[in-house]
Amino acid sequence: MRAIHRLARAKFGRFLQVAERGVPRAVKRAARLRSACQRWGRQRSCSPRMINPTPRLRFAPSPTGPLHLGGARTAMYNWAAARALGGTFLLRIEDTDRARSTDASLQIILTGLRWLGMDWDEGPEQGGAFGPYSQMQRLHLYRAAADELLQKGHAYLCYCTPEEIEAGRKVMEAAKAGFIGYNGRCRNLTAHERAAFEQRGLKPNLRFRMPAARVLKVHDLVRGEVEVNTKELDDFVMLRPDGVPLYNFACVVDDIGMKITHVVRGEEHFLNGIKQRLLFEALGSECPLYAHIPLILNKDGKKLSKRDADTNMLEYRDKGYLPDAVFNYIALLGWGFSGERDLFTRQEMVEVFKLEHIGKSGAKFDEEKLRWMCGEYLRRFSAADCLQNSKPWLTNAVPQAAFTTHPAWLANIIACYQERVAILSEFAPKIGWLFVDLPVLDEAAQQNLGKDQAAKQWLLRYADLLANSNLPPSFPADRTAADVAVSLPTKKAAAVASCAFATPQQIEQECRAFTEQLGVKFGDFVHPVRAALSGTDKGPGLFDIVFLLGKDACIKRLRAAAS
RNA sequence: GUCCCGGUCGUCCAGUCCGGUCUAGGACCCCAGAUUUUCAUUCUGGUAACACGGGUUCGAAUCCCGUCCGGGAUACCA
Repeated sequence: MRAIHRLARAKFGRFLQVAERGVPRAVKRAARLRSACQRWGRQRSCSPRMINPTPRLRFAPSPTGPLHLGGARTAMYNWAAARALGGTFLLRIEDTDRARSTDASLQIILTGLRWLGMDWDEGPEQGGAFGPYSQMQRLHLYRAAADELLQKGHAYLCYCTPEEIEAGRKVMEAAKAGFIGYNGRCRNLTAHERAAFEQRGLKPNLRFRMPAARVLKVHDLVRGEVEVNTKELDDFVMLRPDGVPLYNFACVVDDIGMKITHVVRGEEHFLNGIKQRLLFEALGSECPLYAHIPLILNKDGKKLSKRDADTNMLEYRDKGYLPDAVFNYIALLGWGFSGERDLFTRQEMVEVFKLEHIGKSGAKFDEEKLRWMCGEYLRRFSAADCLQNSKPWLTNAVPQAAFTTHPAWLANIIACYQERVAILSEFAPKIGWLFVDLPVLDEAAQQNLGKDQAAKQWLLRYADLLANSNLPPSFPADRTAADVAVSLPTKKAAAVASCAFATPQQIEQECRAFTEQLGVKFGDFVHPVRAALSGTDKGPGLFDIVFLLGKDACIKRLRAAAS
């Protein structure tokens, strides 16, 4: 008692000290950061021992549709955990739903995973020591396990028809039973009864014999300790009459066969995890560590479904999102690199990733933040890389030949827009004005052109000035010397490049001198000129525009706009 | 219906396990300012949250209970 008192006083005293000092905010923040760092290496709670010395994780998609956001994230967490633990990451195709599985879906899933930058050590197509990796090629394994369970009494044959099962369920519902499931009619069939069913030509399912009212205390890497009573579970079907297994059974047989140590999957599988634990036990194997991660929600807070737009990963690719950004963004849906940082590489993620740090609550997908993130990554590209990456989206805006004849010029154009777009497909509509004969003036441009009565005169005078200047030639003439010498966009502090042609800085100097001579305010002059040259009021600095457009095009546009 | 899980700015992520350094932090969005020839970038600043109610405690975002709300599961889908 006395000790408790002393402890309380000590703690209270510490509080007073702190309060008196009036700790400044910066100090508090530093302390917070420090403690966050210290906590980093620590696990949220003790995890049970691992069952296998080599971590082996799998992503097990069913090829019944495209790779969607949730699946991609599940794959990613499995991948990251495997890499973080120095283990193996493998792919297993759960294609036992023969009505819906297609090879096309499988290809889309594999393409999506590769696009996001995930690699796997074993899987379909490339094989591995634990194959085959498609469940339909493993039927003999399920058969063998089924026989074992049947023999041990953990499973039984069920001759109920779907109609009978449905009827049984209706009865339970009517009786307002708390739990609704299979009623266990075939649980204890005699050999005689079975023979009678067989004689009627009925083909049996194999069902698991669920232990009655047993309380399981399980540990989930994400959820922690959870208790589940088996009376919430029914005798689920393991094997169809034709020998094709159902999810839970196939999953367990394969997780055993493939020596899986950690299972990361959506929380819709939590109860399946319980069934699977029982199955592991019945088969005399230890079960892997489970991590059931919360779902990704749509804007309405519901489970992301196929009906929600753009759940297909490849649509993001096709829209011009960068894989690094999508990877980075998805990782953040349920997991944080740290409280202070949003941007990280795959490698950085692997260095700190822990399954125990995955959050428990569902996350809504926010396309705006993804867009922002994509812009962050896009701005980090060199102009040449950016050009290379955006090429597929440029084909309608840029003449094909230009890619080989004017790479430096195109790179300069792209560079001018790199900080003005976020996704690759956004370049094309913005750079079109450079490739037309004369630009179409939008509303803002027309306004800027008409604002001052004298503007058209300025344009003509400026055209004359440019005619006598040393501007680079206009596309399609060769202007490599200019574009190689000058890297756009022009930054204020940048040194003036040495170039055989006028650089944007020189063009600006001449222009400022010109407006002074003209007696026009620089700002007033710039807007109509920009409108005449580019057809819009937005875009790169005016002198980058003049430089990119080149001599003839500038003159032509200025005179056209003046008439 | 029954079972499980969750609830911190509009959104995502920290902080919760182990109560005081939280006057609750970072990011997106939004707003304002700075820079500037426009837009954008960049920089500075701002708005904005511990679902609610009890309890425990000197002290609760943090521990306990209840309520409400949300999500998931309850297939011869995975």
